[in-house]
Amino acid sequence: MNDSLTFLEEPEDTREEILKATYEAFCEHGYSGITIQRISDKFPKSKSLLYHHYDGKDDLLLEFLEFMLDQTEEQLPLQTGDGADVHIELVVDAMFSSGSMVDNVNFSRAMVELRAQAAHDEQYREYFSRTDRFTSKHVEHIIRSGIEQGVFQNVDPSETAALFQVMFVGTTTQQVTSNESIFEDCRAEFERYVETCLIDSKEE
Amino acid sequence: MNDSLTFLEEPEDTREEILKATYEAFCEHGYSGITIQRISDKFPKSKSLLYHHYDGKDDLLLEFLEFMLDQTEEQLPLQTGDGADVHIELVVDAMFSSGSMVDNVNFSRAMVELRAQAAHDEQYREYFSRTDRFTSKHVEHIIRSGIEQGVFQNVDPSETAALFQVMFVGTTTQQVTSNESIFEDCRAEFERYVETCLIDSKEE
DNA sequence: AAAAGAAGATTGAATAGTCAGTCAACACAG
DNA sequence: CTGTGTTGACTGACTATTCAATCTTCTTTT
Repeated sequence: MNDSLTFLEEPEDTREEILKATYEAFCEHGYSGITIQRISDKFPKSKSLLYHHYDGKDDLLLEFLEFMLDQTEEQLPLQTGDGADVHIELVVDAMFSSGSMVDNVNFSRAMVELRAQAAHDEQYREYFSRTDRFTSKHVEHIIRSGIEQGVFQNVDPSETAALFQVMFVGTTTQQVTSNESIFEDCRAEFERYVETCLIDSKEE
Repeated sequence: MNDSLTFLEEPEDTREEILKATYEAFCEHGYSGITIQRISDKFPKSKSLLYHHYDGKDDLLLEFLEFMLDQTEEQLPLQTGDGADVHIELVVDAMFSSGSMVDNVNFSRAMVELRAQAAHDEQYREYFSRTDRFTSKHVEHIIRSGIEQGVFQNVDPSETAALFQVMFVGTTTQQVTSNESIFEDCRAEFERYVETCLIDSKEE
């Protein structure tokens, strides 16, 4: 199992080293098993040093969350030279490629556990709200483009983006919290939805 | 805020009293804030009594999970006298009525937090797998009926059920972990999907 | 029907362990 | 010699769990 986030292969300063260690501890123990001790086990320097670079556990975890959400946003497929229909297919790919967005399932696990905290932590909820809005708007924009380009039907971009957003969360969560591999079936049906309800099969 | 599960309004024995207290502690503190102390704060008898009725914290939480999953399964809309198209609409209702399935959002919060544990706990994952399979098969059966009745298109029941399952997880999670109220938009689009991709608009 | 007893329910106090966070001291670069 | 990064030992609060002792309820014996 590869616990390393490619982006953190070579952390540049101590703060990044600490974030990397936090990620590794997350992968191994999960949110409920995270302790300062275990984070410091994953990084070569001393435990007390964490308190020199961060105000405390809460501060560190919040910065870690911020970092993870940044990664999430960066993994969204950027505009290609091609049309919106190609672009949206990339998004669907990202949604179903090994969980969601990132090549290893560890990232998804961490995100699911972090997101669950948002149920009782207002600050976490605000962070996730921000990223959710970002991805929604991103998809919304693709759809708007597609309609203008004439490759999509005249759907409500906001509503369609909302469905995409929920599917993102749903697939990620489902994949790491259940052994049933509904995944391929779900993908097939979602592709059918995109073909039928979104793509404009023009017969000029 | 109403922390009580209707089913536990009047717990019959001490074990149920403890489960009720666990639910209340869950609502107030969330999974990561659950302690034996806080559970016992929510119930009138002594803390040590917990250990008389359960082997320990893990045992208690596992039984609590089992109880919550039972509730989840019981909230699935049963077959009505009407056709599958009416039946599936009830399922969609359940999916979008105040989170999912149960009338208060507390239940959803608890479920989301419990489910997140499944990312690192094999036993939790097995429990959720079982319930996920149950709901999937339930939806699959409705769809199969609908096809036979001629009210649904000739879709793949397994694939469609898979999408429903992921939507269930997605809506529940999204609602309690984000302030963005994507909810109504998502519902509108999902209804559109059902109308377009599932219902057979017969024009005999 | 009264005394004795068994079984389970309940309690308060005690124990052992873990956790986040602190602090005084050390290293060493400028 | 001053400031920044670093360390290991320490602490106090909190945690799960145990245990001996009591209380309650029902059963059995006389």
